[in-house]
Amino acid sequence: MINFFVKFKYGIPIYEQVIFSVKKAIVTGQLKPGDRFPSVRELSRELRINPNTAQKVVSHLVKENLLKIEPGIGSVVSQLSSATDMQKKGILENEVEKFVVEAKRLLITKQEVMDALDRYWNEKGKG
Amino acid sequence: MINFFVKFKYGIPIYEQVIFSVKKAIVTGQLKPGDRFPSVRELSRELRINPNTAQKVVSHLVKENLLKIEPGIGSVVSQLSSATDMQKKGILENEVEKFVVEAKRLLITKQEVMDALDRYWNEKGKG
DNA sequence: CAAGTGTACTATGGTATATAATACAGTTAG
DNA sequence: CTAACTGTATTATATACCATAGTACACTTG
Repeated sequence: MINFFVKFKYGIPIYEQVIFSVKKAIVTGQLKPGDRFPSVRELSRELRINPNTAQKVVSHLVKENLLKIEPGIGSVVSQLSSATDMQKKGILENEVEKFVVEAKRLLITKQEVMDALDRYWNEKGKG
Repeated sequence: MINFFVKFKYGIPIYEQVIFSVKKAIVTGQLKPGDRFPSVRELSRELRINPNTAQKVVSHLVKENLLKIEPGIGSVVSQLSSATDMQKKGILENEVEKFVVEAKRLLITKQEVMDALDRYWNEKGKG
């Protein structure tokens, strides 16, 4: 059984969309540390994607320390670990910059952004 | 003369990086509404990119209403226009979602994000 | 008319994405 | 031990995107 959902959009690589869905599932507590993650073949079958694409998803998630492989058995959801200062600096500068520029170009106010952020943070924050 | 700067990074399409730099220049007031925008050939020469890539930049910016073409003359920076409710909904849900998921997976706190957002908004907000 | 605009087109090379079909080593249930 | 399951690697094909090069055309300005 698959315990997360993906509604594929056109124009974004499938493997990226699946990766994001998994991250979202983990962040919201839908997938918990220690949970067994679907096998490559099961992922392929259930999401109707190529086994190689499913394998790409797993290898990326392992590289990002979100999954851990138990050889011969399968993969397991890892515990979330705090970002290093470097990583924090990265996301909090690069990502915020992109975000702010896009908002300002559409004349969206800081308050609107803060509200949206606050709302979304709590809404999906049960995990 | 080129009135904005691009430091190219590997792995991100050149035309995307240039587009973002232009947006940033507009948002920060470095490029003001009514300013003449460099011609395709000048952009190509100054940034050392292919004319076709420069043309791609211009056409994208025109499509996003950030530049306006005066046929036979050149292009001019447009006035920023407020987003429609649909556009706001788009950026404030999709973009915030991506952002929050990435932050939470690195166990970055809401306060850290809010602070970074607030800091960056004011820092680059002289325009 | 000459030189500058944006734009369109063909062509080539490199890379990324998604698919298909095998194959192999390790682990586990029966 | 065997069968069935794990992750992983390989080769191959088709498509799309990205960046480059070169040429051409209609338009406007000095």
